[in-house]
Amino acid sequence: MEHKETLPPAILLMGPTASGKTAAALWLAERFPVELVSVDSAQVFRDMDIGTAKPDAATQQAFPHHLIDLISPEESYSAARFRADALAVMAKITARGRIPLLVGGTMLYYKALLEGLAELPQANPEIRAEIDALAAAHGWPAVHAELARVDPATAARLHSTDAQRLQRALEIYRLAGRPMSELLAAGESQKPPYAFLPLGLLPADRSVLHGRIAQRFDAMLHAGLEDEVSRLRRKYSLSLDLPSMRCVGYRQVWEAQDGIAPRAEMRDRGIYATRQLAKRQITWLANTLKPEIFDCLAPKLGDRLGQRIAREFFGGSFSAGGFQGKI
RNA sequence: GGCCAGGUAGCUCAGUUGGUAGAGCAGCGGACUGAAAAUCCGCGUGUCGGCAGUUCGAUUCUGCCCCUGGCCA
Repeated sequence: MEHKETLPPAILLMGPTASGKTAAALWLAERFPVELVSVDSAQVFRDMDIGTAKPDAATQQAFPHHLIDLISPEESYSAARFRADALAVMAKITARGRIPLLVGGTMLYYKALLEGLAELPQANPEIRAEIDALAAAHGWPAVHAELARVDPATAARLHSTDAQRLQRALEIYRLAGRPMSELLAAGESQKPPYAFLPLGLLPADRSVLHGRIAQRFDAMLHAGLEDEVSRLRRKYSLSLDLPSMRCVGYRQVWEAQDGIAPRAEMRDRGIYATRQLAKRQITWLANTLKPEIFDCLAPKLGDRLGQRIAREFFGGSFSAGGFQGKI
């Protein structure tokens, strides 16, 4: 068992969408020897810039972000791939004598990084198509019934309408020949060799966050989100059920463009979807990840975060907007 | 000013042949292992516009009033 002091530091900056994570991360990046690692399931897509609130080119130039623009919007990413990518890039950053500052709002990715994932088979398009066909013919409750035959434990904890999880559980059984419940039980928690400092950004008042979400979605619309979706659809072969086009904002613009939902409702729907995302992220923070929470609207937030980081990793020598000392 | 149609949950509406009401959306809470910005689950007390009248009982019937929209002047 290694001692905490022997482990290299890593900072985790978690928060719901529109809580000011990026601004805080940039502030810290100006003052600490850190490199930014994105923890964001949407910013991995190339050419999806406006709707994912990706840092602009100048910002990326000044402060390189890792794990952004990794794949085409036609492709899928995953929590498992994130964990592998993050650990690889964290090792490089650490080897350079710098500190990984992970920042983003994809809470499952943080969990996967911190606790590891069981050894499960990768997603398989053919098997998924088979299960989709079964569901189309007989309904998801029939898939649930089938799962109950081969993996009663997993079937018991899944609702018969939870299409995504039912599909995954049955996929695992068909690929591995063993039930998901068994494979999960076999995997033990694998904590990576870092001294993690999990920090959370939350507004004291939810309504403040809602205000910021509306403001930011309007800004995205003004910045040309609709054009961005049009360009994506021209350049790539996309559909509404791809992970990239299920992202908040992109989905609502697409639905308006194709008349699936009234254009007049597009803005509201985008804002609602963003709020609901924020709510899910907050639930993760409160119930699972439990970082040290900082009010994202508090005065001198940067100083507070800086002091906390300095106390943890630099012997408490952060003050007046700068830090002294070495790692 | 007259006629008609409405005024029911934050919004859009349904409904009650008289026994004080329910959907969608929003909101709130929760779950979460290779799609997670995903997927799914749970939560519905609101002077049924106001005041009277009829009635054992009115959101429902009647009258008057107020408000909104449309048509006619």
